Amino acid sequence: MFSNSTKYAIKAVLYLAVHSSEQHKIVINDIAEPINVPKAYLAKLLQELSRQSIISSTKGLKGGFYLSNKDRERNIKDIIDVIDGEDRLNSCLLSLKDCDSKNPCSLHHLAYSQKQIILDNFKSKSLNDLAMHLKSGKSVLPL
Amino acid sequence: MFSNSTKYAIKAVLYLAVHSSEQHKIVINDIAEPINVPKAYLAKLLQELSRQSIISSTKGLKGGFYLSNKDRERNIKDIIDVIDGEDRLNSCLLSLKDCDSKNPCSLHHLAYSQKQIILDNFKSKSLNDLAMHLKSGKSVLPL
DNA sequence: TTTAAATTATGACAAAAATCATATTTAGGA
DNA sequence: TCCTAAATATGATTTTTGTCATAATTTAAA
Repeated sequence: MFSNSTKYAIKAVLYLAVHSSEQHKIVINDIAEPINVPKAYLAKLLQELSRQSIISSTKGLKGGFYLSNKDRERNIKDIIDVIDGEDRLNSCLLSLKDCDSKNPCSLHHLAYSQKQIILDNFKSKSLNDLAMHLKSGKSVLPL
Repeated sequence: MFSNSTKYAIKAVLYLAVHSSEQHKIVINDIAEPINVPKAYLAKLLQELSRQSIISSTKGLKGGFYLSNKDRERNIKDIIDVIDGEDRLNSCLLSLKDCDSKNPCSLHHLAYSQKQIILDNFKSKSLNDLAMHLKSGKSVLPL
């Protein structure tokens, strides 16, 4: 479904959503280790997310990555779009150029409407919502 | 969602489901061209499907690939499992080792039940069903 | 039994995704 | 102002996926 890169990115951003703040920035090492992702590679991904203003960062002493209050209003789909690109989730299962309900491929009616629901769900919860859910113990973020 | 390999394989098998029979085997060239997939690569994929007895083939003069009546009772998930492996579809969205409804990751409740429905749909329709649907013009198999 | 037409097996090659390494830039604190 | 700790930029390397080429094997028909 997602590339490894996107999985890594989502885990890292959720980690930041729970543990970071403007006042408490987190260094790449301290993100990579708990979520079990190669540090140098994660650094690249977070740099890209930062450039696309999905997350925030500051260089230098006392610097690190964090989510601003604005960042916390983003959702999972924003992360996916930046790392995997919008096409990956939006395209037809068989990558047919013009597959739609008027002209459906053989798999269209087996998956389309469920896929739309999933997409809507990805858009409907903010990172803040997900962080609160995690903090309340209703979901987990381990290996 | 799927690898290119799986997309190619599904398109090819659907093509065989519509156009081939025990009496009418189809040569690799005549499958690859209409579905627009690199011929040599498709050959490898079909060989694998043949080895796993998802499709049938005979060598030599008058040979080619085809679906037996038995083959036609297979479903889309059988193809996916052979080419992409079962894990790709079954694993947690974030690839967490033990994510389930008791111990859900942050995305679990956003996608799990819809994903199950899609999986069930992939299993519930036989290749024959899909071929009939295609033949009736209710779905299409172009580029 | 020979020949031609097909799959099958094998491996080389290319492109993309993932990983690792390092030099540069930036910001805070002494 | 200078030093140190951090992100950033860049690119090299490795692994995986996708692609191409070809020799070996098998089968049907002449």
